[in-house]
Amino acid sequence: MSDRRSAIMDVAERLIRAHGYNGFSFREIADEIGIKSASVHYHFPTKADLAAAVAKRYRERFVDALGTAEAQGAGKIEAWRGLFQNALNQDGLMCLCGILAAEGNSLPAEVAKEAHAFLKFGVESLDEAAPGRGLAILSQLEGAMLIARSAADESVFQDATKELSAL
Amino acid sequence: MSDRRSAIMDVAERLIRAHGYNGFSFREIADEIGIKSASVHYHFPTKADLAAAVAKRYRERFVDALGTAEAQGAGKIEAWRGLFQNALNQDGLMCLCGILAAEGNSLPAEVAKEAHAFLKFGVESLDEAAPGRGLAILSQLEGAMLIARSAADESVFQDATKELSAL
DNA sequence: GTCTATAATTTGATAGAC
DNA sequence: GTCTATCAAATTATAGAC
Repeated sequence: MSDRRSAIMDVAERLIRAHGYNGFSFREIADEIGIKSASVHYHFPTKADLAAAVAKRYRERFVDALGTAEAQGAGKIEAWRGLFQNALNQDGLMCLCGILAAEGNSLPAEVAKEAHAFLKFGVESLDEAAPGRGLAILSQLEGAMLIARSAADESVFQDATKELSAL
Repeated sequence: MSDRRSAIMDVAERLIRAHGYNGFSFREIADEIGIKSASVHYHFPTKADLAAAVAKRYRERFVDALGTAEAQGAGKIEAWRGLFQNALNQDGLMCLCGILAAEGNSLPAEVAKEAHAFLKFGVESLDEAAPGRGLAILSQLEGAMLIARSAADESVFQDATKELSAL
């Protein structure tokens, strides 16, 4: 993948996680990189194409990051918690697929599909650590991100999920 | 409050809960009611005014609905859970302030403030039923709504929150 | 209170030159 | 691959008639 293409995805990912699918534009991305919006369309014909590609990459990267955290000795739940905590602390960003899921049926089908695939993976992943509780744990993690962003207080996510450390 | 004003708020609330703040327009509301968008501006000068008013009313109504459920014998946690479950089942709608919180810092300050006030109320309310666990429980409820919408399966919210019944 | 009309801006997207 | 130029549509919002 070209540098330019991945640079576009980087900016798109950050903007979606900050404002949602309906809260970013091709021009915003182009301006930030220093190109024209027509050039963004060369790499991604439509907005749905771009968002779906970003969501797919987000899931793949998340899988890798989980693997790294686990290889370093973290439990699965702590790995998930740590990745979300870092995103919030560093840039105040939601889980990409959490905010996409919240925007619900206003999304193009291909984007909704990728968001759903991530959440399905999340449930299965957390079920490995806590059989039958993956869905409940992912719910708590996603909801905690959402509330933490509203509070704009770094300790909120930690407080909201601290009981998960015991699992 | 006039009928027209509340009718506008009704449509706005449904649209925000379905698509988010950045996913609805004055024209959409006007078309649905059968008036012109300029008339919507008569009642609410700006989009931020409208969304903030809707969020304030949402919280007031939620307080009332909780009181009703509790008067009918429901525990506080079951009351919250039931209200969210009903919204999902009937119209596939998110918690208004959950989706607003997810959209984060792209919102006008007055709208973000109302969303935050609702979530703060939620934590305090749930803390009464489970001291020290209100934030964790609200997180789980909000996250479960978000995941349930992505799954488009009515049983997901129930599964994701079933353990809360025991509290 | 609602309308017509319109302004000013933004948006997603395309055609075609280079 | 990126640009200029442009389009058609949508958006928030206002002025002023009725």
